[in-house]
Amino acid sequence: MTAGGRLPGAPDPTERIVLHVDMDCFYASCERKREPALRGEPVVVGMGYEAGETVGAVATASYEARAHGVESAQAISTALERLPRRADDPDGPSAHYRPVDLDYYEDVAADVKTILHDLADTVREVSIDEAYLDVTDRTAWDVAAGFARHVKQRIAREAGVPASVGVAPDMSTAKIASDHDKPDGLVVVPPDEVESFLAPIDVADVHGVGPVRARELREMGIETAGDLADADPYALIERFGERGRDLHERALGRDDRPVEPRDDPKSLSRESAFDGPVGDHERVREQALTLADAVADRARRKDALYRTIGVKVVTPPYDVNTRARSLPGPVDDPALVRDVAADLLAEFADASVRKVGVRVSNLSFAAGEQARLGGFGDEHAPEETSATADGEAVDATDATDATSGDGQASLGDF
DNA sequence: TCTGGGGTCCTAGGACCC
DNA sequence: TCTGGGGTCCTAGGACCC
Repeated sequence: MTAGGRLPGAPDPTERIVLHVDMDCFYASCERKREPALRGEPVVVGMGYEAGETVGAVATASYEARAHGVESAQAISTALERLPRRADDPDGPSAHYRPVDLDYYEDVAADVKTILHDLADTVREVSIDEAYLDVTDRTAWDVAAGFARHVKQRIAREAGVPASVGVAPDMSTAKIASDHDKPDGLVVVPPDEVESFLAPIDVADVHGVGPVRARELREMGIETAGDLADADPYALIERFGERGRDLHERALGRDDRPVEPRDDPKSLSRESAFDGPVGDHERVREQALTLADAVADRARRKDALYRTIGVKVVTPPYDVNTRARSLPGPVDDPALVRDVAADLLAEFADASVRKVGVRVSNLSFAAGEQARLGGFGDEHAPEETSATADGEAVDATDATDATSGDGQASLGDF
């Protein structure tokens, strides 16, 4: 769609240079920055893990540890079977285990992001260890490799951690490029090489293709991005909806999404898993109330008002149930988060629960209106609140009443 | 990979409105 | 009493991402 009618050699005004930066095993790299003796050694960073214990899951493993079968999201106990602690087995293959220290990683990430914002006009931060840069106005295709090398070197020198970089005319291809030669990768895919670069890529490596769609695509005889590009778009849309169209476009290297900074968050949540299924509803409820407090606190620190409160209940084998209730207007009301969460949870009083979560959504960040909207009214003037709510819209006081109807003491808070 | 935590977007059905 | 078409909002679930 971009080539028609252009003079040979004339720059295409719609052609962009997108750079994707992906930090290599970021948490493990941060641990190595802090503790240089870990360099070159297998490193496993565990969440929910504490020194000397066997609980928790692998957050990040260094490439040396991955070579021994240690993977992200694996139970620490499994990782320990494949790669014992260095202290436990000084002779055989072993690894250094460290608990997640997110505060430290965020400090390092902030240094990286400062460099990225210095190198590009537009940066989209995807996660703590990943970002897209639109560098169209900062470089050109014939020198893009040098620019990318400069990005990597600045990050290594000034933030002290390694990164892989991909450069391409669109976000999707840049992402695949950064992943193509990890770790410490640098892959540039200029416009005239996009098609040949993507053709042999495994379809599962296309952004937006997870285990489910990968299986379905293979059933359709689509194994590579090239197959996906050649597929009938209508067949893809029929099977996958609008996502099918996106996948087809991405496989063709036609990903029009502009590199834009992230918006405000759309939801905030906290969840936690139990060691095993829990049948004691009171225990589940207590956990949910703790999570409700944490979520409400997070929303308040971010100056976020919420209009919907929800819970998530995971029951064996792995059934995810969600329930949510919307309020007539945005609030900042921790007690209400607790009450609504407990009320929504009551439906699962007889269930065995593996994991429970609390979420607030429908967020607004009109910080100036917070005092007015959240500070008065709903607790002390229920009729008024109901009256302003549209039609049958659920209102906040109903939620509280329902909870009290179950015999809980929460109404007393009001 | 029998499954950790925090997110996003899409879809589908129902209620409700004009 | 049965019935059009279009739109919005809400809830629940699913797939995916890091």
